[in-house]
Amino acid sequence: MRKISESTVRRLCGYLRLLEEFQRAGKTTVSSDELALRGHTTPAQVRKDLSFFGSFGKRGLGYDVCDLTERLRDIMGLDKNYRVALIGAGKIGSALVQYRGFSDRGFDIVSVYDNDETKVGTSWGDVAVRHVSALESDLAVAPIQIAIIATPASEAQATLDRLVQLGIKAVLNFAPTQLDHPADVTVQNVNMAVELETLSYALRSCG
Amino acid sequence: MRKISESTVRRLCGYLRLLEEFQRAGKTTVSSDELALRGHTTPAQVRKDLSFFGSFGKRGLGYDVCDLTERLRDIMGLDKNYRVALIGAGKIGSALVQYRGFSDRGFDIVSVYDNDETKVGTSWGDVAVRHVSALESDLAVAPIQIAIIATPASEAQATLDRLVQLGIKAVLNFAPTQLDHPADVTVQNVNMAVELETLSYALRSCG
DNA sequence: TACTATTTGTGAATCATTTCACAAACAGTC
DNA sequence: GACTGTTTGTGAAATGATTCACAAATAGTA
Ligand SMILES: NC(=O)c1ccc[n+]([C@@H]2O[C@H](COP(=O)([O-])OP(=O)(O)OC[C@H]3O[C@@H](n4cnc5c(N)ncnc54)[C@H](O)[C@@H]3O)[C@@H](O)[C@H]2O)c1
Ligand SMILES: NC(=O)c1ccc[n+]([C@@H]2O[C@H](COP(=O)([O-])OP(=O)(O)OC[C@H]3O[C@@H](n4cnc5c(N)ncnc54)[C@H](O)[C@@H]3O)[C@@H](O)[C@H]2O)c1
Repeated sequence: MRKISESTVRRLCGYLRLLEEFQRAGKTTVSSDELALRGHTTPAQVRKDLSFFGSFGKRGLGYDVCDLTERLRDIMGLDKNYRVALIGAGKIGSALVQYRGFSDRGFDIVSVYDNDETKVGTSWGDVAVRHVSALESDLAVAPIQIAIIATPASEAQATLDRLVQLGIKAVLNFAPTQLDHPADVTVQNVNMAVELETLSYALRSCG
Repeated sequence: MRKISESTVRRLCGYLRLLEEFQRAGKTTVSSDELALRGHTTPAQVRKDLSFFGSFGKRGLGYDVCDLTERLRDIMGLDKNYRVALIGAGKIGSALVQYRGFSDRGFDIVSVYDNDETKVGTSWGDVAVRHVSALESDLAVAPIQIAIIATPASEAQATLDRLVQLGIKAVLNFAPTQLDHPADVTVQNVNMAVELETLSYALRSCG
């Protein structure tokens, strides 16, 4: 299939969120116009984004909310649950494991790793922190699909290398550093410093 | 000045980070090739990005590390410090206030607000949590330039509206929802759910 | 000074994404 | 069933971003 741009994929997430909202509100159909308005984009963009995957609407009517929700979930691979491991039981890791929003969407943090002996064994929500040296043997028994790197930046590359070695293909990285990795591994960065600096750039003109 | 694309601005942040690394490593000059290699881009892209703002290099030699660092800081508006307010003293807010990475870069979280009476008055690092109703009067006395929204999604739009009313022009939003705002206000979203869903999409093919 | 080896800065060319515009499809109504 | 008012799906056009390719600039060397 044709390569889909990252911006399209990100917009699809947005449509899905809106559809869930519409569903909760009891709406049964929705038009590209409505999705565009609420999603900060244009009707043509909405239709083009969807058209890469098929034609899900009815001309003159719009899209069936439930049907399109299902289709999008399917397209995005959100019809299944993912087992996620968190590496780095620090401040940000703590917020992440306690957050219900991820498991609500099918991303279950099933294990937490750290290299600090004083943290190993302590209970974090449902799971006990394990020593990062157990990573290899643990994953052999109970595989995961996604890893979250929440270690200090200095440890991030080595951590990623280990994860790659273990065959992990999807990583969410919180360390503020650009990591090297093979092309078949997807690394998504959450870089809050960049977001703040983008704000700084935007404020230039405001005095 | 010509409109600079967001991707260019984000890459500039990356160059800046690399330059600081090079500086720590004692390097005095750097070429677009080196920046490209470490920054996961191309030499032509690096030069084009910089060329929007001027010509900072020396042909045959490359860029002076210190000079280019300074220029980029200036371009990005990072030569000054920013006063930042955090709205929502929850799990993610806790990680953010404790994080030194922001103040290191000139973003100082100078106040924390919540609407939960049991949290108001408790000490969070240097600052005491204040009731969100004090926002207006506080900012009249000690203005801030950037606000971080870390409230539940249901409260995010109303919170943003208040901030806009107060004249805030730059907001970092952690709530997983698309917020409406005037064109002269910049809102950067940190949406981890979208990043995870992008990973899910990438994993489609991997079985 | 002349020659070499680099590396920048930038128009032009290519590639990607967004927007436009309209025929085709459909529900509702008379 | 014909007519009306919508709204989709999609090529074509426009816009935007990246890559190419090369002249111009510079340091070093002899
Ligand atoms: N806290 C924030 O708000 C915030 C914001 C933006 C970015 N970040 C980034 O997120 C990362 C984590 O930040 P934090 O504030 O949670 O830091 P932290 O110091 O609180 O936590 C890091 C944890 O990683 C553990 N660790 C160190 N090396 C390890 C290794 N090799 N394997 C496994 N665990 C290891 C440490 O023991 C510690 O528990 C950092 O890269 C930081 O720059 C944090
Ligand atoms: N925790 C995470 O890892 C995480 C990850 C991704 C996104 N988020 C998002 O970040 C936001 C905060 O998440 P959290 O986990 O910290 O939640 P939380 O419930 O721990 O914290 C939210 C805080 O906001 C306060 N609050 C509620 N209404 C308020 C208002 N009107 N004004 C000021 N404060 C108000 C609450 O009292 C609470 O202290 C949410 O929108 C969440 O979806 C969190």
